Amino acid sequence: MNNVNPQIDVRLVEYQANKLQELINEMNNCCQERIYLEAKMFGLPPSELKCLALFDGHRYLTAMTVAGKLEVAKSRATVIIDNLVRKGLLQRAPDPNDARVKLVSLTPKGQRKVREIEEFVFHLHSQLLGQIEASQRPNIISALEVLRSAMESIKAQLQV
Amino acid sequence: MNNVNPQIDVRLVEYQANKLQELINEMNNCCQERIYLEAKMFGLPPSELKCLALFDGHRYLTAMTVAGKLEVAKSRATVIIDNLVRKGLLQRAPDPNDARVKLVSLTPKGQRKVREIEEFVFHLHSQLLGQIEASQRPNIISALEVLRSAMESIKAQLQV
DNA sequence: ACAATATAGTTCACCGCATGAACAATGTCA
DNA sequence: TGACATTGTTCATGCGGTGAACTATATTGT
Repeated sequence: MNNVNPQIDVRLVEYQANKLQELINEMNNCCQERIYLEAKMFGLPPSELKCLALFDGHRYLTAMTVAGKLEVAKSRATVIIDNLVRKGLLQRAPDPNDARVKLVSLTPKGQRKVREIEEFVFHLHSQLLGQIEASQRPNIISALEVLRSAMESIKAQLQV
Repeated sequence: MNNVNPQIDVRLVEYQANKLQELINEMNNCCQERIYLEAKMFGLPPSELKCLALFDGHRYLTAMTVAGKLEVAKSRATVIIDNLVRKGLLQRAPDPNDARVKLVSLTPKGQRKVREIEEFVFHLHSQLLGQIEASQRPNIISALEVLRSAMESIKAQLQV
């Protein structure tokens, strides 16, 4: 009669699973909203913003690399790059080592834009931190790290 | 000379903001992947899955309500409902109180599908919890709650 | 009571995002 | 050297989504 009541355990896990789902969904919704806010602020659709961000730390990228990192078809990468070239943010140059390849890079205007976007995003996350007690921040971050790891584990299992 | 070094503070916030951004992005990516996995598993696009979920706890919904909750145009709601009606998961009936209105509800097949989807999602989140030490779970959940609240605050400020 | 206005749902034309196939130019391999 | 692979582009197509126009119906104001 000294057994811990397993019914309470099941109920607790049930509550926690539902709570977790709710919280993850809500945070995901916030992220989606942020993405659209950025698109509006910078006058660029999400795909183009995402593309620009790829050049951070890279002098050149190829269309193939862009397609791979954005997880889109080659032809889609062409369209996105075309649009950004038209807007003066990216430029194309031939690759001296392989005549099939085009090297894509940020224009000076594109570099300024990327910096602007990064500063906005950084500022946003700083503000987010500002809403949290300084003493709590390490805990929040490590909690997210645990959750991120847990997600990666489940993801790996689901792909068997 | 006993001042706390403010440079360390700035560096810390910078590190934490960047870390936070990275973690949130990664979790968001995981969520997007989960959405596509579900679409594949249940053979329904995300919009239709999301529409089905709206009926949880509701005997009827109108197309207007569906459009509002999904945050899409009326015409888009019509298309989504049409597709689900065609698949035998939703049905339409006239509203006895207002001849303009169609009452949309789950078919028995739709109910089973919704239950199936909910069970899968619940199972997924339970597994996620299973990757976390039981003693840590309340902490993870409250950390997410703090973060969720912080996000809502920033969101409210950005909409002024 | 009736005309003006609002509402619900549908239809339709259109746009943006994304795919895959086909292609030409170029590179690699047998 | 020919067969095969790769890169980037073009093009046709499909899906998700919008807004306008429309019909039927409800509501409001005179």
